[in-house]
Amino acid sequence: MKQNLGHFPKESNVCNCTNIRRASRALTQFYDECLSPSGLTVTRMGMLHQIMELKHPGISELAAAFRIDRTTMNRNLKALLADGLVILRAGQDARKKEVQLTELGTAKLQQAYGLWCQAQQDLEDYLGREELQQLRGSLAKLEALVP
Amino acid sequence: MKQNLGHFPKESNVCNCTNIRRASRALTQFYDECLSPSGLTVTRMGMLHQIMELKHPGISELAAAFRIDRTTMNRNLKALLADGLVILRAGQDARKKEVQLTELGTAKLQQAYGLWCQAQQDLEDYLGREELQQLRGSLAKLEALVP
DNA sequence: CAATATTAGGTGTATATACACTCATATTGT
DNA sequence: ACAATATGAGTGTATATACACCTAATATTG
Repeated sequence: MKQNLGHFPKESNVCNCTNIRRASRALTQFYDECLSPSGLTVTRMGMLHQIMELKHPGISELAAAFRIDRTTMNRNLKALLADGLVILRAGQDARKKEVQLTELGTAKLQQAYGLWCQAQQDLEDYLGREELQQLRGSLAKLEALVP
Repeated sequence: MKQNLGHFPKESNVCNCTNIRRASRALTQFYDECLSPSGLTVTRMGMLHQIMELKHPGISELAAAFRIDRTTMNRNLKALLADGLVILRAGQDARKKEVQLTELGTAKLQQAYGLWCQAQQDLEDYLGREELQQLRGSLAKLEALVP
């Protein structure tokens, strides 16, 4: 029975999950490359941007915005803390730690923003406006697969 | 100048890279959940599948198939080795280590295959055949962004 | 108001990923 | 034939990610 596997698909690119993971790695590398003059990666810039938008989010609140685990956000924040891009302040609720941008974090975000805009534009030029919109719609549906 | 950031986009879901990363996490969780009765994750099943297809690939060859770094594949293989799903054999070229499925690895792959088929079908039902094909096309283009 | 449940956060451990560097073994050019 | 270069693999370090388990503070409720 060991070699009775002839019904497995022959091509390697059939798994939708493998494909999106591969594309995700590629796009991450593309964006990181575009942002590299700022010293930020796309995950770090994304975190800084969310912190700015949400004003003084708690760690869990910030994690929810990215749909990542709370403990992942906790650890990702440590690098931003170490680099002086954010600070943590105790909220009125003594359990909560509010995340805030420092001046340096704000400056870095601003610096990265222009590069990010170009990356977004480059991607739109590459895929075409139509196809990019379609892709974004499909990605949103995939996100909804998890509660 | 510190607060001169009013031109930043207000919504959080504008970054295409953040979006694909989020979707990739979600789909990975979906597939892993589907495959969980087999004890394999989608990355592990993917590796086993590729090892089967490529016959006796070297580590770098296997990594190239996933477009991941060679050293990443090296480390991911260690878990499969530890679980007895694969073995490494020296090739004729003494530098090369050929990866082979064990009987246990083959059996696990076979067990996971049915669950994976169902996941693929569920996703197609969820997105629709048309949209899934479009998505796969776009993902392939994104992969091509890196050399 | 005391007991309990919920919420916010932190740590240990594990997987997935990449880069810089190293080592050993081919292959090749002169 | 031998030096220079290619190639295949391994390690150290770092980021990104999640789950199980823990602590502390607040909220709820009998």
